[in-house]
Amino acid sequence: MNIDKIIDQFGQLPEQSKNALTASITEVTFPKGHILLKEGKVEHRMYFIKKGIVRAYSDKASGQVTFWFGQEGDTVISMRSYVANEKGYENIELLENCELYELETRNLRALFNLDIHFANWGRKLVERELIKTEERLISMQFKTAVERYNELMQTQPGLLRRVQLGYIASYLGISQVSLSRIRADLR
Amino acid sequence: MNIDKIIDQFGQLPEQSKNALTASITEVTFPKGHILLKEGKVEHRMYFIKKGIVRAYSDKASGQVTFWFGQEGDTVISMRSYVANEKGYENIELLENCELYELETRNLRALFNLDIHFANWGRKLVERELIKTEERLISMQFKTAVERYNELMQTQPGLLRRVQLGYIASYLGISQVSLSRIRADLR
DNA sequence: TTCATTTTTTAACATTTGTAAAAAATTAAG
DNA sequence: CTTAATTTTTTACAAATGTTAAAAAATGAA
Repeated sequence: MNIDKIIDQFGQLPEQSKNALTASITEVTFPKGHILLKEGKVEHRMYFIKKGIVRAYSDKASGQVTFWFGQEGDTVISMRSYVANEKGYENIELLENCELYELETRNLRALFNLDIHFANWGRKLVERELIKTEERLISMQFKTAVERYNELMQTQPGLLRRVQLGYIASYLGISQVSLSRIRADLR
Repeated sequence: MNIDKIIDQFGQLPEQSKNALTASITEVTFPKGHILLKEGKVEHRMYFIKKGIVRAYSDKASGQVTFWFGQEGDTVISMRSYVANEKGYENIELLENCELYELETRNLRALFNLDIHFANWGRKLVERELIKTEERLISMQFKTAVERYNELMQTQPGLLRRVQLGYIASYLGISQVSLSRIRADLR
């Protein structure tokens, strides 16, 4: 997904504003397995995914907990680092070789204070993230594991093909054994 | 909590901007039990809580699921209505007689497009909400019910005193019986 | 293709959590 | 104060989920 399309997701920006933004974005690539952002660090970079798929996970005593997947067009950012300037929860691991658009968050902040179009664009970006996070929370609290799995199959069939089931199980909040049982029952 | 303090939570606004905002805010009161926002409706009003406590819940086949509590200083808004113009998930019920600051979201939108200070203020408001929602999600996915209950006791002891345990149990994602068991074990 | 590695499924058993109903405690109203 | 209504806890049993280990299946590299 190219950078113009990604930017336009959060509302049209005037030509000039858009140029100011793209000027501070660089394209980077990293191999599968690379860790883009690290848990416990205050991160100062954010990314948009041009191509590839990534996961966010935290290391717990009980093992790794996967809590987010990002795909083409998605925004990769430690909101806790960016908003509160505090250590982030997430390791972001690339599950495929990825092409990314990289941006320093301080450049973003600077633009917010200079340009009202930008401030509103940034507002919409965060609003979209909030809606998605809210949907996740609602899904976790209202639905059974079976319902969450079915929902995922319908809304994100590509995810099931691209990501191994251990990560999916963790994302759904159940053990891999439980997920296997659910899949067996659906046959 | 007065309106100035509430507004200041999301960054200082110039005198003039602040006046424009307060001009479109009215103070209202409603009795305990009143439903402020309704599930399945696109809502056009938002509120800040001056005094009192409220809960957000959804009606499910299995009963009501409580997924949020709001207290003094908190923002009450259907993000889905406001951001996506779609039907909201939540009923907002007042758990005490409440004093609220009411605002039409279209007035907010108008200010965002006129005033960069406002656009950034609104951005910060949403950022704060996002951080809180993210924390909730992380808590639901990473922690056991016992840990979530202890966390709630430490960070929100007032909530335990003001809200009945059935709602707390639902909020924690467990049955009331389970919560009783947890409380019994801690004695 | 073959072998080694990784991933997924299955099995057996333990633990947790839910459901329904009753008892106890608390709160509200007259 | 007394009674009724609501809320919380307890009990007994059923259902769901986790853990560990092993087997089966799938994937990938030589």
